[in-house]
Amino acid sequence: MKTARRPTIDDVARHAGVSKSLVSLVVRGDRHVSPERRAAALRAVAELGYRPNAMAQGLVQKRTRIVGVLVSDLNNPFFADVIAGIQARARALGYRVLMNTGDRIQQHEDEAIETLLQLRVDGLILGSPLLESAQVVSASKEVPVVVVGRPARAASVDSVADDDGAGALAVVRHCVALGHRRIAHIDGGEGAGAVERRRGYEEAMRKLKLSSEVAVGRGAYTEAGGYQGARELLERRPRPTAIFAANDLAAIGALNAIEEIGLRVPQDISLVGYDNTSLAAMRHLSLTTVHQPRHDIGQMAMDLLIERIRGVRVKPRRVVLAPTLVVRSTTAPPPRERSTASRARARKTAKAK
Amino acid sequence: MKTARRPTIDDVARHAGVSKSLVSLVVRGDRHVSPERRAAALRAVAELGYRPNAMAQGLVQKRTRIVGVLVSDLNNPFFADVIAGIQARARALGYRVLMNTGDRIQQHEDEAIETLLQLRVDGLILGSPLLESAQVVSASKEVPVVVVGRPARAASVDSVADDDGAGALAVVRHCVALGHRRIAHIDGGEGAGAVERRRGYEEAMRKLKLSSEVAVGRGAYTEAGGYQGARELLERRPRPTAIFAANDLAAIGALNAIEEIGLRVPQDISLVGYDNTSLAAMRHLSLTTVHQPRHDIGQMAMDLLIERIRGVRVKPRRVVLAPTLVVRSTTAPPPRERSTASRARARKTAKAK
DNA sequence: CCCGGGCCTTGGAACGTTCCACAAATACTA
DNA sequence: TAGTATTTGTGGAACGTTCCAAGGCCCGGG
Repeated sequence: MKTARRPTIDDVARHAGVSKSLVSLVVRGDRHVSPERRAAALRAVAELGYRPNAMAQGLVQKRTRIVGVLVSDLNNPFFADVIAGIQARARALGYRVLMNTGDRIQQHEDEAIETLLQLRVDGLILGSPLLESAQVVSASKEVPVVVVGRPARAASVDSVADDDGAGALAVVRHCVALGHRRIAHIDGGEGAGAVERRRGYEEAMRKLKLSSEVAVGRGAYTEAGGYQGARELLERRPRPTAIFAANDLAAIGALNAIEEIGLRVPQDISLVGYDNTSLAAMRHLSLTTVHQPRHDIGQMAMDLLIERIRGVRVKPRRVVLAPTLVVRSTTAPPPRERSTASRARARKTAKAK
Repeated sequence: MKTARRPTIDDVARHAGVSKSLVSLVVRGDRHVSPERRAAALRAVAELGYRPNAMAQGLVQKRTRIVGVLVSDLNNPFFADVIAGIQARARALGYRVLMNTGDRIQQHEDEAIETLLQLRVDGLILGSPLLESAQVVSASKEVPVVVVGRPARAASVDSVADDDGAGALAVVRHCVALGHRRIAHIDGGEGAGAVERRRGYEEAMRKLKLSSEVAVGRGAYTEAGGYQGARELLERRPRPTAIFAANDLAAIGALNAIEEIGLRVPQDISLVGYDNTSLAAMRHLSLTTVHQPRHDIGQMAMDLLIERIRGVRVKPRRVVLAPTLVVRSTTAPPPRERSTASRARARKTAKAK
């Protein structure tokens, strides 16, 4: 017994006693087909277990109805919702989604994109790519590209991101309102949108007359990155009383570093994240953070992509969504200042009790 | 100016002044090509920005060197490492990985698999699918399939999973050693491996002579599921003193429910998860859990798949990896028993101080 | 000088679809 | 009734590759 070859449209046609063109029409749901032949074709399809070959279709149609999605880091729950948004919209529009990840390694991201391009996907959505702008532009020569998570720099690329400057400003304002002055930042390193968040932080500090207090620890959009950045900041004297991490993952890493040296959040030090991922919402953590409308971001990205694919728009669009501060339990007024004077005062009041 | 058509191998051949067959050989790295022609071909490739069309290749070669990976839930960090393992192995073997998610919806999983099959991937890895076994089997008629996260039931399907029975037993043993008797379980609902973990729990309880204390709350492999299951269990009187959740995500949900009613972990109630995800390791949470060698699981899945793809094996294999208990800070001895007698005793000792 | 056998190189036949132009059949109009 | 739309159905040419068989060339041996 020779292994049964996969049935082709020709097999179906022969089995149903019609032409392959007719089968093709039926399979694609064309309505100009008589009921009898349609039924015959469908029966043959079912009996043989026919499954159209997407490669052959794509080859002749010169499009695949597939959009490729690159995710920089699967560990970051931020993307789960963005992808859900993409999928929802894609489904409604009759597109399929195929994903890929670069594992936070530039070369891998590059290869991932190459794979997608060789497959001739109709469009590409890049989720917070670490990739150089040049590579993104080169991909956009082949196919429409939308970047998520940071503003695109090139004219051929659209982007959807939140307003990192506004988000950072809201964070700093919140800390200042609580009485903080030494508000430090752990940046996102090479990560998408990291420079925007960092600049937003610096500008906010300047705007609030705290330029002299600016302190940035080098980090990354990961737990390990946040831990590193926090270690760096916690060594400073005087120590910052509030830390604003570039994303939730980094905030968790920072929390580890803070607890490690025996400080408490928020009594000793306040902590703020960014993204409002499911992690931040955990009651046990209850992290003050900045919310991004992740699902909407995904939908919007897909919408922009479709506009480009359909060719109804050629001008670049940078969609910027408004972030909102979500105050939870990791921010509080700073501990009382430990100047010699205040320390003396503190001792006095303690005795008075 | 008409939009430049993507260059094909014919364009390259013409530009380089050689045959398309020659270009094909060069691009694929065949060594029986003279240096001059190779150089000419490569230069033409670079100058035109030629990128082979994977669909055309796949069509004629009858294979794609792509493996499809279905992930049941992108929110679960468990998969990130498994996928990293798959990718690492795939890269070494010259395969590409394309992913898809079903968002924990059976129909979507089905469609995701269909997409992959129509693309004619060379193999399929299903990460904890919610799908019926029948659907999995039907996919395995087309292409080699490896299931990750639960033992496969069909002979045509391989699987890689940890020994859920052993994991559950370790958890129950640990709790009993701490002095617990009322050890409850939040199950994983329809999730992959959920029945195994539940059965493992029940058997362990029986083995340790605690059959009468068996209590199972209905949950799911999600935070929400864990929350629900915990609510159900916490209403019982007497209340369980330890809760074993089907995975870390569910444990976090359970933690929310526990804290909500003002109980402390581990003083009032012990909590154990499963999977040892990055969440569990967070210093702030420090969840006692069961570790699975996720990266190895991914690698092994890829290895099994390749064996099938290459046809060097036709017998099914169920790989079972040993899980290990990771004791952290969410488990402790149960609070002293609040029988009337003991309560009186407690009051006395308190006065004596 | 001819022959056999490596090496390179090549044209054309696949691969499994859809598209297109046209044919056939049927319905409508004058 | 003839002529004209309209609706169905069809064969064959793409699509961009790789594979295969075969051809040309050069070398060494008889």
